[in-house]
Amino acid sequence: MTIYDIARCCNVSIATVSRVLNGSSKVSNKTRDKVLAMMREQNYTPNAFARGLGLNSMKMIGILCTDVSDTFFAKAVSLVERDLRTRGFDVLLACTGNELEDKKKYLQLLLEKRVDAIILIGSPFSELEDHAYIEETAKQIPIIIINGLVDHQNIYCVLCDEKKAMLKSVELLHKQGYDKILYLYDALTFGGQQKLLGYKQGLKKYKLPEDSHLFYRISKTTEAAMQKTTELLQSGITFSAAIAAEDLLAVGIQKATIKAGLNIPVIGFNNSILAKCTTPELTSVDNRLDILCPTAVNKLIDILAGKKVPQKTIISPKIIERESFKLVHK
Amino acid sequence: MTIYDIARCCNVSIATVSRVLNGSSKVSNKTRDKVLAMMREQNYTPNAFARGLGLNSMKMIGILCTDVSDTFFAKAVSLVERDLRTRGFDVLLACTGNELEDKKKYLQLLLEKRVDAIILIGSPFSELEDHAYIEETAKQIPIIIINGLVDHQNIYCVLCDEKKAMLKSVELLHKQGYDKILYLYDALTFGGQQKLLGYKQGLKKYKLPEDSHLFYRISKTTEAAMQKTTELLQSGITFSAAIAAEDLLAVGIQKATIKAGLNIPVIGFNNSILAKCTTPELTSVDNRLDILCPTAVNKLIDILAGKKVPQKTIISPKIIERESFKLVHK
DNA sequence: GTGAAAGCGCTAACAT
DNA sequence: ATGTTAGCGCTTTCAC
Repeated sequence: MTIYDIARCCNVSIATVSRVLNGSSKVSNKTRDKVLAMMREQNYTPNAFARGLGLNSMKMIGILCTDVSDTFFAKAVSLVERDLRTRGFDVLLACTGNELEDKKKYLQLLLEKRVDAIILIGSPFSELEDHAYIEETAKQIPIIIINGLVDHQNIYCVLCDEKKAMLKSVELLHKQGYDKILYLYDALTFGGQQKLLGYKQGLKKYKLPEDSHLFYRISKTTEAAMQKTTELLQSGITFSAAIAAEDLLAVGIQKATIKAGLNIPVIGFNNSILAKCTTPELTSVDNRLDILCPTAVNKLIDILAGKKVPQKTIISPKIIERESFKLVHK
Repeated sequence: MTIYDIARCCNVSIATVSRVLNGSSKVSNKTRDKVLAMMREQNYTPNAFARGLGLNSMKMIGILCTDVSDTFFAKAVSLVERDLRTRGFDVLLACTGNELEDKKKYLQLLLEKRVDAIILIGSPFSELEDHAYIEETAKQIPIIIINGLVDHQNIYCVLCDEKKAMLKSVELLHKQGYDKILYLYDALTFGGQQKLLGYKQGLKKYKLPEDSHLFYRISKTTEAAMQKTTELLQSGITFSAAIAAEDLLAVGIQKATIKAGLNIPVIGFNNSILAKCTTPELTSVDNRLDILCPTAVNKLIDILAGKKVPQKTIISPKIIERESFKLVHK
């Protein structure tokens, strides 16, 4: 069933059918109704490929993320997808994992599908070592990075000030009298570096010593965080509070300290559902996906409409205080 | 840059270029090398729309799920996406929410993009009230349902026996001497009904009374589960163990019982990351997404290859016992 | 092994 | 307001 069939059945030309399809005003109501009725009757669906071929767009946006099963990325994908859909775009999703070669390959695959733009989710896509492949892609279509930063023509970034978030976290703890703060993190992506920097700046600001026995890079699992925390406690290293670069890690720290009979405040990151599953519930930094995502989509729509938009937008984080923190101070 | 350009540069016809593109054997090595070199030199990328128009396929699979930010659905999408990609398919993702009208609309949207097939994730897509729209779609392209059941031509289901899972859960508790088992659930989708049925069958099998004060439908949040549990305890309703239709709910039950100073075993469902965030960690039913998803993709590939495959595949669940259960019996 | 040409279903410029 | 026609970039049949 094509516009030719519809046209023939209605005794009109394909141009008229096409006009009806595209809501052109240059069609008489009578004709329009006739065509519309026939389309419905014949259960006609326009061929998106043909349309895409002519317009050089299928109104699809590519989304790249390292792993949708991660709660943070999943939430971002969810928010972005919903928003894009209301704007009439479909979403082509590609999950890359952490290998650079795969990131390159999947970006290329999206490009081959002729998406209108690409949204990169998370700082794994702005590793300092190599984002040349992203810049290369940006020569062809606009790229939006959510929570990552690559300064380049046709690349637009919407991110949360994670450095500030960490500085604020240290501040929060310091003001309550905690001065030996454990910090566990998992990655040194752009965001990971910002967080670590924020932690260190926080220490410096409040004249707390930067003790290398108090910050560690571990793998991104609750188990690793538990193990590291337990190991530290057993080796006699003490701390009065803890911050983690991920809720997942914060959970592990808390589990370990509780098991050791301690009751210390733990601050997580991402304000994910995990933070509300522990007892006591975890205080956590909310990096405002609820704002980042719509902002990114808005920006994208403007870009595609040919408008000029700022290349970088920075959002302030928000610390959500929960039991893990409050209880201690009751 | 099109095959015309490449053809001209190489002094060959577009047919030859096309053959090279498609790996036809009817091209001399010399010509092939020349063309390949030119493609690389010109940084040529085939136009997927034109290709799709001719072949009536862009090698895209539509995935419909109610909500990717749900950990369970996210994991399913993640597994399916990765698997499809290795088979050379791209994934068009649509999240519908729970409204029937939206489910219909988004299914239609995927259809308009001319996907090769559609995978529905989760039992929200096999509600008994209305899956006519799915059957209608199946007239056009094959549909795979992961963890849902619609018995119809061109619809293929891969699911976990959740009824059995619940029966086994009751059994597990009963064998340890627990006979007043609270059951909280959130939805009466196909899966939700199976689980409830399994719970009741379990009770019956072990001659436990089916007490309407012990099973409730609540909304799908940890808070709701906490609140309901607390409310029950306060109103004097007692139970010696609990099962939830979702880890999210199990977490809430456990938080409430711990707060009330109780130590009762709680069994969750989905074996999600949440089950490992609580202290003690939750025993949970694993409904084998790790098996369901690859099975679904395999089946899909076979269907698209014109092979005959069984319409229904059922996988056995697995109960993962953790502290919440073991501790009590130490 | 290679080329010519028809066709895939649509949009849009141009003509009426 | 409606029709004619030329692309869009590829695949594929049929000749050679």
